[in-house]
Amino acid sequence: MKKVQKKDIKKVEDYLWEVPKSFREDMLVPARILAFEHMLDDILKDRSLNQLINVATLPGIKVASFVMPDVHEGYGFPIGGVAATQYPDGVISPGGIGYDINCGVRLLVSELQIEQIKDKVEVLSKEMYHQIPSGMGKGGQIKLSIEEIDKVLTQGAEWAVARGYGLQEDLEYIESNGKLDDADSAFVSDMAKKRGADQLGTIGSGNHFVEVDYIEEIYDEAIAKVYGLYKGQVVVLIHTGSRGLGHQVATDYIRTMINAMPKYNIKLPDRELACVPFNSEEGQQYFKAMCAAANFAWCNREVISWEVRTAWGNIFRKEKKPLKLLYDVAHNIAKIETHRIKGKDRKVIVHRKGATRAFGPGFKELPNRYSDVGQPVIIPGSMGTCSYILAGASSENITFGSCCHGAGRRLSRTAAKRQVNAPVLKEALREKGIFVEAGSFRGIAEEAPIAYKDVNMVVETVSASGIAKKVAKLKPVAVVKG
DNA sequence: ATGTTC
Repeated sequence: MKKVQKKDIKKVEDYLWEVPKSFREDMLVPARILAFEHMLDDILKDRSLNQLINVATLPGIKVASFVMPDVHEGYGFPIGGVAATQYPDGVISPGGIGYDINCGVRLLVSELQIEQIKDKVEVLSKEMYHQIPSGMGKGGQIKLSIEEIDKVLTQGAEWAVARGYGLQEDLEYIESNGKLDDADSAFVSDMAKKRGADQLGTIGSGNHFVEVDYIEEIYDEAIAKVYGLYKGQVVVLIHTGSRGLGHQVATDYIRTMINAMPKYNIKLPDRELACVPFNSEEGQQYFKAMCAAANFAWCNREVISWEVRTAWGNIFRKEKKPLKLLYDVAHNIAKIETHRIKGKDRKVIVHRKGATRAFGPGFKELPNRYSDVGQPVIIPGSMGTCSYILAGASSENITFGSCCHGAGRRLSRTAAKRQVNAPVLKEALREKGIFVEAGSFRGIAEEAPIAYKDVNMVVETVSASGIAKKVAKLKPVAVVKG
C-alpha cells in the first residue's frame, strides 16, 4: 500500500492540510489534518496519516476524514480522528470510537482559591487516592447484580443520582445529559456486564486520572464569567471511561463485524477498520450496546465525582459549598447529529475517537447557561504540564463540530518506559509542587510529559482554526493515577 | 484503553 509522505500533503490554510482524494484509488473523500506545518514531521513518524487515508475509504463517509493536532496511531483509526458517515446507510465502525467507549473528561469547580488550600494539597491528594479506586482491573465498593447493571446501562448518570452518588443538578451539565436513549442492555454481553459489575466509581489505569488544578490564566473574561471560572480558583479534572465493560463491548462487536462484512460486500484496506452499515442488524446492535457502554461511563464519572466530593468534604470540613460540575464531555463515541453539508442540513453518524464535541453558540442540546457562548471543551494536557478549558465555536463546520481531546502521545508506552526513571520524575514533580499518587511507577513512566506532544501547540492550532476559543489555562497541584 | 499478545 502506498505510504503518505510530506510531499503528498497540500496546504489549505496555515492550520489545515489535505491529502487529496486522488492520492489513492480507494479514497472516497480527501483526508484532512488540523496542524501547523512544523507539526507535520512529528505526525508523519507513526502510521496515523496512513490510517487517516484508510478511513477516507469507509462506505458512506462524508466531506473528509479528519485528524486533530493531537493525532497518533490507534487501532485501525488514528486517535484524534473524526469521521462522519451518511445516516442511515453509511457504516458504523467500533475502531472509529475506540476500545474505551465514552472515555471522557469532566471538570468540577470549587469556590476556593489555591492560596487557601496550599498547605492541604498533599493530604488532599492522599485522601483522594484513598477514596478513588484506581489501577488495572481494580474494582470499587459498589457491586452490581446483572439486573442492577442493566439499569446503569439504561439510565446512565441518572442511576448514580437516584442512588445518592450524585447531584441532580449535575445532569444538565453532562453531554447528552449523561444518558443516550438508544442504549439497549440486551445487546451487551454477560461477559461485558460481569467485567463492569464492580468497576463503577473506578478510574482504571493508563492515561486516566483525577487531578486537582488551579486556574492560572483567563483568556476570555466574558466566557469565563458565564462558565463561573476565575483566576486562582481550584478545580478538579476527572478523566476515565467505561473500563472493562466498554472494552468487552468493543471486543465483542469487532469480532462480529469482521465475520459480517463479507455479507455486506465491504472491502477495506485494514481489517481493524471492521464496520457494517449503521442500519444493518449488526450495526444497530453495536450502536445500542455502544450507547449502553457510554451510559456506564457517564455513571462512572458521576460516581467518581461523588468520591472526589467525599474526599473534599473530609479534608475541608468547614467548606460547605459543594464542587459544581462545569461540564462532562465524551471523546470516544459515535453520535447521530445534523450538520450542514454543502448548504443542506444532513443527518450523519459522527465517529469521534480521541476528539471532543465542540458545539458553538446556538447548537441544540447545550445547557441554557452555555447556549450563547458554546459548550465547554475540556483539554487535559500531560501529567504535570497544564490543561485548557476552551469554548466550542464551530458554526459552519470544518470538523463536524469536533475538536482535539488532549496533548496526544508522541512516544509509545514502551518507548516512554525505556526513557523515563519514574521515581526521579515523581520527585521532580513534587519539587515543582505537584503531588502524584499512583499505584505503580510503570503508570508514571508511561504518562511522563516527555511521552506527549506540546498541549500548548495543539490548543493554538484549534484556536487558530476557529473550532474553539481559549478560555482558561489550568495548572496541576495533585494527580491521582492507576 | 484493557482480567496488560484470544
